[in-house]
Amino acid sequence: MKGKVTSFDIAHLAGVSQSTVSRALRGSPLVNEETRRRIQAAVDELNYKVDKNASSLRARHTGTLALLLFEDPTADESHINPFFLSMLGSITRASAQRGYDLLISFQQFSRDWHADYADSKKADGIILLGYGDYLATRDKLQKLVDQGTRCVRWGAVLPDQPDVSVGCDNISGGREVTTHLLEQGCQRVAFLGDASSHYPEFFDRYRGYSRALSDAGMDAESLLQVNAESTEQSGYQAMETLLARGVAFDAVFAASDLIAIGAMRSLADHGLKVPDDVALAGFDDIPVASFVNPPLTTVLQDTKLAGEILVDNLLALIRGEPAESAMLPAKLIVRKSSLKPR
Amino acid sequence: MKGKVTSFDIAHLAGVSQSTVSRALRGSPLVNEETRRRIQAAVDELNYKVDKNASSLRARHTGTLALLLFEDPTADESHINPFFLSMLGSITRASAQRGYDLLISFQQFSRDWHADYADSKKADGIILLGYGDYLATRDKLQKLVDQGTRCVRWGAVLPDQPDVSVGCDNISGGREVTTHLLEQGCQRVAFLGDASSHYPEFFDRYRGYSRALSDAGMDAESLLQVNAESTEQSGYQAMETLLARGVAFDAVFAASDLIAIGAMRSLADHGLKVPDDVALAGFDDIPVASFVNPPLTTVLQDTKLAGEILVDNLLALIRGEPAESAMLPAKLIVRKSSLKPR
DNA sequence: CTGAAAGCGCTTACAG
DNA sequence: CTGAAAGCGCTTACAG
Repeated sequence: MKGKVTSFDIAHLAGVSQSTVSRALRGSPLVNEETRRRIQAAVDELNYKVDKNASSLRARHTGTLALLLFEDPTADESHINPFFLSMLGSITRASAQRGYDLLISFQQFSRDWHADYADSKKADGIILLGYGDYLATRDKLQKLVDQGTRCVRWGAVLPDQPDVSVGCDNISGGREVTTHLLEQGCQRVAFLGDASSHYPEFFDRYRGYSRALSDAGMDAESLLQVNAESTEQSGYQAMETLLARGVAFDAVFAASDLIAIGAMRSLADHGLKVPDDVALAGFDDIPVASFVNPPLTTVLQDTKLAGEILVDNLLALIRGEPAESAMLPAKLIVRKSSLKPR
Repeated sequence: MKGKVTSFDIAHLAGVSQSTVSRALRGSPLVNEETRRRIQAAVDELNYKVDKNASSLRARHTGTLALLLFEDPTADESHINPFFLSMLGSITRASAQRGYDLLISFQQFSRDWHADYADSKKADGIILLGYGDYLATRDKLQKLVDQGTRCVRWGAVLPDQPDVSVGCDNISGGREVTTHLLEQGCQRVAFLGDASSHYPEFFDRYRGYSRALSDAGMDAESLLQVNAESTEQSGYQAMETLLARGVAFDAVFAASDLIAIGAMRSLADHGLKVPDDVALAGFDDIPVASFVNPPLTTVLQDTKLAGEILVDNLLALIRGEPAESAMLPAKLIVRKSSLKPR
């Protein structure tokens, strides 16, 4: 047991000073090629690795980013929302490609999420991925930014937001699906999902929906809107509620695919056929969307691009450069669930 | 700009020494209650957080675990295998509940994965989640263990493995599905998936399959087995190959749900009905399994439990306690894809 | 129960 | 291009 190998051991073996070892390993140009080679040989021989704790402590940056998933405390523990899982994958890849490690955390388990990572110097910045109540987290967001923590958020781009965020164009997306539904000859389109500033993304999709309706000379009716959060169960419940109201409708735009899938089950339970009796569309294009029966019309959000922009924006902030909130295009994906038979 | 708040600032404010601040914050019993309160007040006032880099450097442990996903370089970049995504979720939760942070990484991006995390002191131990060639990584695994790195692996429990692993009972799982298929009256069951020691989990499922066949007095036929890795495309291809061979078969056991889903598409393309013409079963019970048409019979692996055992085993290793490889039960889930009409 | 002191393993001016 | 030295912010014997 020779103990831990340090840069001093390398220095000794290579016959140079420890400072030079450090320089060589950091890729400093101030090192002679021959010296660098000798150091590298010593590193290989002793299987040396730089201690990241020491280096972070001294250099004041960690080379890691933190990803915080905050969700409503009521959320089902067993599964992460598939859309966020997809974002997680893309963020992980984008960070890795840029040479950063990624720390992952769920807000539920941390009482003090707004500070835990950046303040404790485990990460250089944080990415917020939330599917909880925005209003409830806004204050913490403000505090974060005030403290000088570098952070970017996935979500609606809001006029009064304290931070930099990246989101998709929910309004256009909502408008496009709704218009598509209308073009299929639907007369009464319902909306399943929260439509309040607590859930800005859903609210924007609702705005797009309303806009499409007025484009067609119609008005959004409150009886045709039912609150729902992004889970299957909630979608099922919302559809049950809508059905119980006894109002007529021939199409449904669900604020997320999960809601749409839950709604689909409820419709089936009531003997209603999709799309014949009710045309249906969701939002997100999660993997199951194309597998449900009938395949679900939805709006695709480009998670790969989103992850890259999120990471690049955060990296810019970390470098002290300005970063701007960005709105990504939303793309309508038409499948069988919304295609009315002619 | 007062600069960074350190434990010295807290000490000053609370009128004690820095050592005492450190003790109080670490929860040492050697601190007077009144003193502890004063320190806490100072901490709150200055919004102080312990610098984890300094603390890890000194205390020689980091409070974080690393999760390494290693996959075949050929694997599709765009999506993480849904089964591993589910494991990822459960591991993240299990770590958080035990007070550890989780660092995530993909092997592809790191040339030196076997050392990067533990050796560079960013994590106290690592969890390996692989869907690549086992034989190709075995040496690195050996090296890891030889170096004294704490690590646990998800996968088949092998007689000669150098590490501690946690896996599900693939043999029983494979045997159960196959027996089920046979009980449905199927006479010729094909197997789609690699059946070699490169992919020990698939191989065990194949062993279970063979065993079920011999239980029924049949023999596994090499013409009825086609290699496939765990992707839809590969499953599609494998089924095309099987079909092209022109051998008769009335059931298929796919080594994973993804393979099964790909196979399903191929069957549909050839006008073959599931389950009427060909009964079909997969393995994993990924979320889409219940949504495909018809719903897929499969074998459920308890990812929640798996994540917890993986983390607990790693934590035991870190504490210097012994940890044993574990085999989790596999549970047959019968759905419509395997139910032959009577 | 508390304090003074050493030291974890690096990075980075500073001086040549 | 290289070395000696200071110091990042903690934890933890050691001595009271």
